[in-house]
This record gives sequence, C-alpha cells and structure tokens, in this order.
Amino acid sequence: MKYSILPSPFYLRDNVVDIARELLGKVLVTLEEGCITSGIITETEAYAGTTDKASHAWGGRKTDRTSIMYREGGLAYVYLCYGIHSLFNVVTNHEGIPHAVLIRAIYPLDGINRMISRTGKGKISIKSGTGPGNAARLLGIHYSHSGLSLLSKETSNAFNIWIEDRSMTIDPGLIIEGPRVGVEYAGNDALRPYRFRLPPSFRP
DNA sequence: CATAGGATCGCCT
DNA sequence: GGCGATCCTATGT
Repeated sequence: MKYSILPSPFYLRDNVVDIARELLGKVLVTLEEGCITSGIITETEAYAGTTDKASHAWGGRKTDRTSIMYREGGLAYVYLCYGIHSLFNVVTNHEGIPHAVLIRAIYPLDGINRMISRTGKGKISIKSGTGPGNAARLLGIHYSHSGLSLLSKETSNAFNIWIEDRSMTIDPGLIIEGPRVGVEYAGNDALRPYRFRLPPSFRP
C-alpha cells in the first residue's frame, strides 16, 4: 500500500476541487535519466473548466496549448508563464471536460542534489519549492513535457512523472483555504476558494 | 504577419 | 513593495 501510484480513477472524478484538496500530502515524483526527484505537494489550485473565468478553458476556449486539458484525466498540462516559468498542472475528469489542478508548491524530498543542480543555487531549503514555477523547476518539469501521462510506468520515456500516495495523513483542519493567486482578471470567479495549502510550519 | 500579455520570480530599494 | 526579465501563445489585421 505504501508508495502506490495514484490510479486513473483518482483523476477521473467530477469534483476538481475535491481532487485539489486531496492532492495535498501526496508525493509528486519525476524520473529523468534514471534520477528520481520528488516532493510532497503542499499547495494546489483547482481550475474548473469552461465555467471558470480563471481557467484557460473558460468559455470553451480550446487551442493547441489547452487541448491537453480536454483529454482524459491523468495527464500533465504544463505551460510557459511570463516567458520564463513552466507551470505544472494535473488534468482531471473525463475526456471533453477541461478540469485541471495547478501544483503551486512542494516540500523537497528525494534527489536534493539533482534539485540543486537544476536551480544553479548552492543549496535547497524547505522553501525552495514554494511557488508553481519553483516547484516545477526543482523537479525538472518543462513545458515540453505537457501531455505526458501520470499513469505510465514506461521507463523507456526520457522523462516520467507520476504522483504517489505514501499514506501520509493530512489533518483536514490544517488545510488553509482561500482565493487563487494572480487571477484578478477573472471577476467573480477570482473569489472562488479554490486554493488549498498546508501551513508554512508543515513538516513531514 | 504583428503585437500584447501572462495561473511568476527574484533582485533592488 | 516595485519592477524587469523573457518568450510562447492567442488574437487580430
């Protein structure tokens, strides 16, 4: 039971907000050239598809970039933000329903040395994985990885991503809930309490 | 084809 | 807390 990969049914559910909440405490893992890096997910945001103005899929918008979100849950949706940062999302729900969860922060776990080389800094601290751009960078996730399956155990891929349940229990009372970051343009939808995080004092 | 802008970060004051 | 970096994507002509 320990270290089990989150299976397809986890991602195929209708309620993306529940999924965002439940992803807290799960472990996001990447495998590159035989090297594992991972971190505990400590902050997420739900993006609720065509009816959510803050979502890239709002109003049914569908482009080459966002078409990943319309596919069956269990894929990575990664896009470039501000020309610099790759932001990693988990696609959820069934094909045709463009739900996604943005991973906004991780607590660094495995492969610290590799993370250090990826950041180009001298060391990694507890806060190094705070912020969606930082979290993706620590794990080596790049926007070219958009569309990769989170369910595949193929080791032939140059890059693999999956999420593990390591049986970590999160006290629901610890979860801080609030409006999403950087979506002021979304009008009323900017107020939706779709951001979930563990307190800064969180330790595994 | 041209252009504006973004689900951010880190450095500067 | 203010701002520049940096470039793909979406949109409009």
